[in-house]
Amino acid sequence: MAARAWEEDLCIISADNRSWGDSNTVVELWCRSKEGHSVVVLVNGMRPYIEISPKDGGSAGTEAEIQELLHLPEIIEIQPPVTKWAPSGEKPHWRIMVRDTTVVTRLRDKLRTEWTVTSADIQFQKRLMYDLDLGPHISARGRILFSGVRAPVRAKSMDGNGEDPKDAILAVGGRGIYPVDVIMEANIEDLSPCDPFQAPIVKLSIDLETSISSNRILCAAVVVERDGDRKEHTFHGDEIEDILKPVCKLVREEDPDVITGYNIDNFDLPRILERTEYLVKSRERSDLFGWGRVPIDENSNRIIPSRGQNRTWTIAGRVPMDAWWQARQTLRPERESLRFVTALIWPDNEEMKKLDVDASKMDHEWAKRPMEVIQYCLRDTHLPLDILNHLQSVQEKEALASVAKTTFSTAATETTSQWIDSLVIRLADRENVAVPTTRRVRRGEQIAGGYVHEVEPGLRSWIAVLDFKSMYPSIMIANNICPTTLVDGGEPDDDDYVSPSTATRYRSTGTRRGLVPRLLSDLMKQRDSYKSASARARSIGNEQEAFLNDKLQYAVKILMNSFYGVFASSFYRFTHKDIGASITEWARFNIKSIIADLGDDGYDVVYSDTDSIFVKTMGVEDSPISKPIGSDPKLEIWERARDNTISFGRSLASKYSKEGAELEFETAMSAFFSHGAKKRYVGRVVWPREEMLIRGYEVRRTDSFRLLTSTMTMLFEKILEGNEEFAVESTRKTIDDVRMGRVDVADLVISRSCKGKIMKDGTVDFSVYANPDSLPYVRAAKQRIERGLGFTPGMKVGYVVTEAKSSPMKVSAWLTEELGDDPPNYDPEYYARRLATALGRITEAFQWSERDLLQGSRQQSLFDF
DNA sequence: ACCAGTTCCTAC
DNA sequence: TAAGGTAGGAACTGGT
Repeated sequence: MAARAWEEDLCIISADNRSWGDSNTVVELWCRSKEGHSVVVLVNGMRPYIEISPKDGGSAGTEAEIQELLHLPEIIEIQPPVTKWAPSGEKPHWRIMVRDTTVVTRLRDKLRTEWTVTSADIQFQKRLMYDLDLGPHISARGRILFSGVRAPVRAKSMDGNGEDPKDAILAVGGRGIYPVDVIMEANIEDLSPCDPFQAPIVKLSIDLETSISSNRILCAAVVVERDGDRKEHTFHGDEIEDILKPVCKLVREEDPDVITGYNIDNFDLPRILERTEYLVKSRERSDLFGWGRVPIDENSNRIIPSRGQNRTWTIAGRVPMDAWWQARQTLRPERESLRFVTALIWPDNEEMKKLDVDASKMDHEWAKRPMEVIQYCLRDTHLPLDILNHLQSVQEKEALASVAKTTFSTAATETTSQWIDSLVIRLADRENVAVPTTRRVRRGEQIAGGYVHEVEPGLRSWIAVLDFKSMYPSIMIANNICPTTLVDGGEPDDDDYVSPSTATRYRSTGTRRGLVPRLLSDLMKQRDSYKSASARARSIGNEQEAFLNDKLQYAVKILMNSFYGVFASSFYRFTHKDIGASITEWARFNIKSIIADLGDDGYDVVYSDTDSIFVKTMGVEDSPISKPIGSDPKLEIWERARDNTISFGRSLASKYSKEGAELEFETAMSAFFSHGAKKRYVGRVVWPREEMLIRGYEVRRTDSFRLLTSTMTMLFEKILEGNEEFAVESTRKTIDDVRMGRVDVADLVISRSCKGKIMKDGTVDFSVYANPDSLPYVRAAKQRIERGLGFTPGMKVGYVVTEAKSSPMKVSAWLTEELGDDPPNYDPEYYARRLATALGRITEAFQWSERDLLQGSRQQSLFDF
């Protein structure tokens, strides 16, 4: 056969495995090459396996028992035992080579009765990446079996020696002609990791307009973004022939890696599936919704996207990235309509916000002016791409994939425990540590968390804020915390690390270096090196390199911070209940001892939460907290106070930092205010930059309303300037305005997330709630549904309180943005009271009570605190 | 007026 | 099934 070897750098978008022939399993890697074409690599050469070891009350692991197992039809071969560490001690582990992946689950359950079964629940495509130590970015060498439309010329020219490509593909376990540019075959030796790069990932965005009366798809728009260029497509007419079929053909031809849209997970994709199932018989469905990156003549259901119980859809070889979900996660908008999010990101762009079609009367609009509807649909197809680009979602997921060494798909759609698995399992394998299966235990007692210090109400001046650098990871490294070092019932050793109160023990680093501490300290070093690479690249003007390294360092940070949570969870494969509990125990011990020491030295610890301490600087009480302007001689006093606070902060940081518990000076504040509730404070930061820092208060909450947020922000600004009188006066005036009906209702919209389950018939079941109808946002959600607007479980629902006297209160869903409805009449007393309550908590510190704010008069003088 | 129970959202 | 954690504030309902 003619050599058609080819080598290229690829980014693995998604991976799967497939059993073929008598007892083979091929891994399919769907990739985007550095050069821009899409590639499927079919990898053979590995066999699925699980491992077994002797079990108390079960098999002892005799030669006879092992020989006996070879009679099982699922087992092809048993490798000689390897001694591996397990919680119950070092034991021989036999690797059982399995016929193919389809029999693993049954075999595992069969063997479990007599053996301890390990490494037995790892998807085969993940196993390939672990065993070959691959991340998403790989160099692949292989034989080209097929090259299609967008394939590079050199590959094309190497093609065509007369061999039928389809036969060649089937002969190595492939499904047929995949709808990609290049299909190649590789063996495991042909794959190797390469340096991270940014792949030219292709995105496709889709939006449908549908009939409210019949569920029919009226029109669709698709926009494909490749190398920053966009191609637009619109569809209308016969649902099958003019919309679904051509859209499906387009998806296969354009061959995107990422499928996006606004709320596609909950609207467009389910609707396409529903219409496809309604319109045609099952054998014809792949022509309508065969979006999977597998051959169209494929007999399996993988070609049709599906969604099990998951949030996201499975589209073979591609990655769904809903712009709604990305925006929600990163921006935390108060409301989640496309209109609202667009206005949030591009406040000045009127063109993007234009509401020219009434979506609640879609049938009417479609009948009257279909061309406008199509244009509206097309614009809403561009926006998700704009949003993803703005949020840099794709680049961040690719960076996360790179540091966690997973596929792009795992980084984008799977969960923290999968990312941690990817790092921990490959190290465990290298170190001969047995990998247990995911635990199926019920959650036990909750572990204790961080320590939160009481905060006195009032305004304090000149505060140094310190916090522990990567607190939980540092504690895990310093105390060698790992399931492999935990002394669970074993003999104590003088070198053990012992947790402060429950005396949980971990072996010393010298005795046994834990896997987790090693991974974490490697990640810390890796982050530092990405950070310096980013700075270096920026200094020589290489923005692209700087951007990539910045994304990578940020991904490392996310990954490091995920370790504690995963190891403290009840179900993770490597979890032991003492691990999470002892980490927080050390954390509480460290912070409390510093607070105690500071107290002994006469310092005033104003506040502390988990890993932070707020300490009052002594000797600068008389300095102004508001920065004097211009040539004011007091400016010098202010600057001296600031500098004193900075040097005080630095001295505390160095005094209390120790190995494995590094305390950093974070910020200097000229003023700190709290009304006396934990997790709620405001600071006037003067170093390293000047800004107001608000935590916890309604200002930060997405279920507040705009008027409360803006009034409270003003109140804080004035208080921190020392101008309480003005603050209270204008607060009082705002409350008065609300009472008199003088405010814009849009500023009174309250918005909360609402759960629910979409039923088969399309109705929404709210019975997750104990008493759904007593919840205002459930009633608002029902109003939305009534008006024909979409409802997505978990979405934020906006409403205005129209009458609070009755219980439960009466509310009106906020439909002005989406439908252009007239705003409802609000209940002035309710809003006046809510403002007074929230703002009164704050002004109370200055002797202005809630009642004073409502009544607009006050008994005492302002400056008697 | 106060309480318990439910729910959401935030700080770490 | 699929699955990072705890601490904490506040609003509201539906009772007494």
